[in-house]
Amino acid sequence: VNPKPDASTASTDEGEALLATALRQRGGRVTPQRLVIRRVVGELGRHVTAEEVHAAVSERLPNVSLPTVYSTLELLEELGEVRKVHAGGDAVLYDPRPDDHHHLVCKSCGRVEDLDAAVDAAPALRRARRTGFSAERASLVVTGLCRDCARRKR
Amino acid sequence: VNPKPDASTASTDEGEALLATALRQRGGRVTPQRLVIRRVVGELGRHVTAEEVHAAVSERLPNVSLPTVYSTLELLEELGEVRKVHAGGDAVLYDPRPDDHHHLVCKSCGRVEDLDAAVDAAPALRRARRTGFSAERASLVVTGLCRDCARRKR
DNA sequence: GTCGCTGCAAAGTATTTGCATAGCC
DNA sequence: GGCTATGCAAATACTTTGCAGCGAC
Repeated sequence: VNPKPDASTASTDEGEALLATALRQRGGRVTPQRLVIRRVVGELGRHVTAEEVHAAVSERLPNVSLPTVYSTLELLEELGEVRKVHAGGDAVLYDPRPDDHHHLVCKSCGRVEDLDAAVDAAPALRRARRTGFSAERASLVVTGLCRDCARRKR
Repeated sequence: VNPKPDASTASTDEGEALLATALRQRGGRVTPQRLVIRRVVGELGRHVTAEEVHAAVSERLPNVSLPTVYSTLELLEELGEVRKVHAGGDAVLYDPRPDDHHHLVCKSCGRVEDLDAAVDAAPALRRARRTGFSAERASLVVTGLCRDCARRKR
């Protein structure tokens, strides 16, 4: 279990083939838009807005509409290739890392950063399951001030 | 540290006096709207939308506008009396429990429930601080299917 | 050849903003 | 009495929806 998969891995033809297979299994179509969107999200790195994805995709494949970007991102999330992250309240971001990891959210500027740290969520998950909740993932959200905002406030 | 404060405590005159003091310290005004909104949030119990707060407040104090509800909730969050919770993507909810606790979010119906479980976030917080992030709070978000949705999907 | 995905445009909705007024301090 | 918060209304912006045509299978 690699905590920090290489971005290049996530956007290779290999990953593309996996997506194609997954789509076909669902009875879905393998379209250029979907392939490009997936690849772009992986290459952009981290925490992109739908708008950013749209801009980046448009450079490679013109005439891709924003609604298509939204629906494809939603699809990728269902397939587990992307995670939706709800930031401080303003933006909804998409995170290309499908592995479980945590987030730092700045309550001042809304920035979201990754936090690689081990957190033992097992007791919480057990407890959740005992209440009848089918827990799948657990991620920690740490709120506070990012380095820049902390300096500015002082 | 009481993990589950009595709701009545949170909405007594005592709490009201604390809010009044905090407001005055900030150079703010103690208005009936603010007092009623705070009280209503405490009494409603859990995870209310701004709209719900507005409806409940309106029963006691007519002509309270939705913008006032929003700004007051924001204010209460800054004062630490309420916590903003970002649910599955659709709704923004306000949680009257200011103590640190965790949430179960159903990715199907968007319901949010409290999860009382101890999670050791200390390593994550240490790590965050080492990167220059001024961490204040950490809360775990567990995603999955709530009891009802899990049953329905089967 | 069929059926799903895309693109375009338009709608829907939650939240924010501006300004005059009322009311707390 | 000064200054802040409120109320009202309108605006903003993000996201979703409907429908016709194209294209994957």
